[in-house]
Amino acid sequence: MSVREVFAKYLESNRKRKTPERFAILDTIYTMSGHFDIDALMKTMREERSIRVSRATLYNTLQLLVEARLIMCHKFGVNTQYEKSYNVDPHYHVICTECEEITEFHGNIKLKELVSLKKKRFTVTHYTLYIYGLCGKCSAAIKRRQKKIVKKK
Amino acid sequence: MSVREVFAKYLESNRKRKTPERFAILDTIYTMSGHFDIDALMKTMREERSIRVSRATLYNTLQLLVEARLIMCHKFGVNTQYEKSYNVDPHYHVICTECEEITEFHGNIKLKELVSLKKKRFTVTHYTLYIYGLCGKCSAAIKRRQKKIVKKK
DNA sequence: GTCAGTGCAAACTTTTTGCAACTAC
DNA sequence: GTAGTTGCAAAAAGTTTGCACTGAC
Repeated sequence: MSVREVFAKYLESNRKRKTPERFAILDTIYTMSGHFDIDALMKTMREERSIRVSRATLYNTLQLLVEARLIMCHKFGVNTQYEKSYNVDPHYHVICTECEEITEFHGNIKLKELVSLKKKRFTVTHYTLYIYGLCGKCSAAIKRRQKKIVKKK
Repeated sequence: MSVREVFAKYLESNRKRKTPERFAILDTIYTMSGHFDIDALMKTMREERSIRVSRATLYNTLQLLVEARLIMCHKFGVNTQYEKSYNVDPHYHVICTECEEITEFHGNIKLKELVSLKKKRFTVTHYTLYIYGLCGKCSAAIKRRQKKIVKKK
């Protein structure tokens, strides 16, 4: 089933309208790779597809897409980021706390079994795993900086 | 080593001042259990300890505490939440997407090994695992609601 | 034809910033 | 004494809301 079909089905079963804006947003998102925020999405729609939608509609539609489980919502740093999630390999996010660079790391850790075992009353739909630390570059930079401080002393 | 000592050490090695406000905030946080946001922290400080600090100072200090790895920062819903993290059992957060209830689920999944194996240039300091789904109550409520809709049709 | 959805702007919420006063060092 | 820190208020950033208009059903 295509994303459009999944979305159409979701909208129907929730008695919501199939507006051109909603499908334009969905289509645009599925041509984008990686994470994006509202501004990036707006820009892509305007520049690459010559479509203009209001911020309010974007927020509204993004929420629907999250509920339809077609996109994921992340709050890494300042502004909310989204990414497509239908037919996408499960992956984690590795985040450097120094430069804030986010890299994806593919692999499924079979959490469903783990959690359903211990918390039976809960139905797991999805999960996010954020791994924080220092990337190679920042780690090296910090070491250099600390050496300098020691010398200064 | 006590949290105060850890914080003092962090402040010293980063050439920051040990102000009474900073330690008052730290102390308050470590008497609180579970998650809290800025407002809850401010309220607790004022009501239970009769200490008043400005929002700006709170934001500033919370950032320091995150950097010192004494607290964790979460962005579950609307506003940012924090929780103490020093000498606290590793745990995940199980979040119901319907009622937004957050429950903790203890256990360590030994991610460090997993990640360091595949991404050698990255030094893992910590991670967060959010498991989303439906809690027992909401799951049952949704089932009841769907039955009604079918009948209506 | 009706009412959900859209666009726009204003409102609201949360966080950051600028600046004078203060105080840890 | 100096420079980092605080408090306050204003500003900024991100998101939500109200309302008139539009269009999907």
